[in-house]
Amino acid sequence: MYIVLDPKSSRPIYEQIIHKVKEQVALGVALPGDKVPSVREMSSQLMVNPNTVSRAYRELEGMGIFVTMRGKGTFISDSFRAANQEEAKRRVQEKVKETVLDAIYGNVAKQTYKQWLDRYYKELGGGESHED
Amino acid sequence: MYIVLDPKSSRPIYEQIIHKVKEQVALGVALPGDKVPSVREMSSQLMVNPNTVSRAYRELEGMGIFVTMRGKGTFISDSFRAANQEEAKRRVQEKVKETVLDAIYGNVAKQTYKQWLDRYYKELGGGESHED
Amino acid sequence: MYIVLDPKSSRPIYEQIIHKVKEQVALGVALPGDKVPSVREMSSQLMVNPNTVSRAYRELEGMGIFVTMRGKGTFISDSFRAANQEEAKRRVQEKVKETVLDAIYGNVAKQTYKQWLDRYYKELGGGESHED
Amino acid sequence: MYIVLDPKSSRPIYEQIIHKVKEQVALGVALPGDKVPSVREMSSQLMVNPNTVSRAYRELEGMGIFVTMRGKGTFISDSFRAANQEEAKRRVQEKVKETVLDAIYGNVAKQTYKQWLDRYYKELGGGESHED
DNA sequence: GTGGTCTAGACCACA
DNA sequence: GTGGTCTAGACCACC
Repeated sequence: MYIVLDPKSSRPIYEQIIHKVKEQVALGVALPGDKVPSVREMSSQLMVNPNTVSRAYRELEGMGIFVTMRGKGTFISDSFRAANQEEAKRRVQEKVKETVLDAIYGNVAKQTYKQWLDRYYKELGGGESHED
Repeated sequence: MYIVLDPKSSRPIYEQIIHKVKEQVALGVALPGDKVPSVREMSSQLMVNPNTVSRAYRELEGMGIFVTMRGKGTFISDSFRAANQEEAKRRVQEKVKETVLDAIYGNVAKQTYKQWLDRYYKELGGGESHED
Repeated sequence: MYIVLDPKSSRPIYEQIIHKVKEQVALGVALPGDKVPSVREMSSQLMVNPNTVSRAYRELEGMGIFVTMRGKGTFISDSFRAANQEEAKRRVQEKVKETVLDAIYGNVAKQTYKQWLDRYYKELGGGESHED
Repeated sequence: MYIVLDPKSSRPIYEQIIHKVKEQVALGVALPGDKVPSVREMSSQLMVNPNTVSRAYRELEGMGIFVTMRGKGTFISDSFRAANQEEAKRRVQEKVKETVLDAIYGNVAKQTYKQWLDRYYKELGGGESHED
């Protein structure tokens, strides 16, 4: 798995890692069961402290995206945990509201927004999303 | 202008203020030309450090949403700055992508997302947004 | 809030802190809304690295037991998050099974176990537990 | 003796083995005097490093559950060691306290807990436990 | 003052 | 080899 960070971003490195990993998994670049680079590998690849990578991995495990097997390594989970979904949905909704606000100030028409939406859902979603 | 903050949010207070102000303006609650409470007023209203309000106002002025007239006070601008619009658009697009990613992990269907979109555009935007 | 660690325990320090805090809250020694010692205070009190305390606090926040307000401090949450309860219950059940196994090997009679149970529920529960 | 491990568990494999063996013995599936698979057999059966099995066996012997006879093999002991029983009891009590704490946070009522208790004592212990 | 992030480097448990 | 834990010390954002 190859990841590129944006050193200029004010966003914490561990969050960038989390985000990029989620992206790779959503895109299907990284598949369930795949081995993930070890903390050390990733940290030297990204020129970042192992602790930083470790934290990102720990949180990804907490999200049910990673599974780690002590002494063996870390892997992409083969089943996302469904827990906390309500909470997650609420947060998404908040974020959508926020984004719309920004879109209005950025003079982005609803139509344009919807085009982006279609594009990204297609790119990232792979049709797997099926609501309860 | 009345604003309510969420003291528990991890989001910085000054950002919350910015967000709420933008919301009020988008909703049409605060109209162009309207006088905005002074930093002191606002800070005592919100029980918040004046520095915090001051910073929010400064950034809002930078965005072209506030205009300050020395000795008179701060007002809602009657024309948003068009500058940096490309940049703003790009950021919005990034944010949309991010939100879609979260939506996928939160099991939010595209259709649901679009419903929210329609709702919020209606609530917040009116029909004023017309792209260049 | 006073906490005592067991330096001999093999259990990670951050877990010990989490456990002790949960205990204090359950006992009603620490009440919702109470300010918690700052990371620095706690770390010097316990003679432990601030990062270690920080991690414990972060996880406690994740569990919905702590609420932190940037620049102000950390506080006992006034409402525990109900999310993930099913998952939590399942883990408790596993743990009960395990404990019973240990009890059998430790020659602890069921009756004795139940006495302990009554005692600890009384000590720790405060009668607040009411199942859905 | 057939054992199934959970490779995803964060629990060390050697502990899982210990736990499963104790369970089998408590359930009466493995009886005193029974021969236990050799370290090699077990390790190939579980697809696990022999060192890992070896460690589990060593600890089980330390607990007085296994007895090894040089050149003959390893067997289920016909008498559990009574030594350190006070110590064992104390640890069980600690664990019960801990479990109650988790139960409270997981919103598990005392009644529910007792039901589980009855079930597991019945499943695992039979009526063999008779306190000193 | 507060908590959040990151680095550098160490030691340990596990496989 | 892997990940987990901890320390020491630094800088930053927020209030």
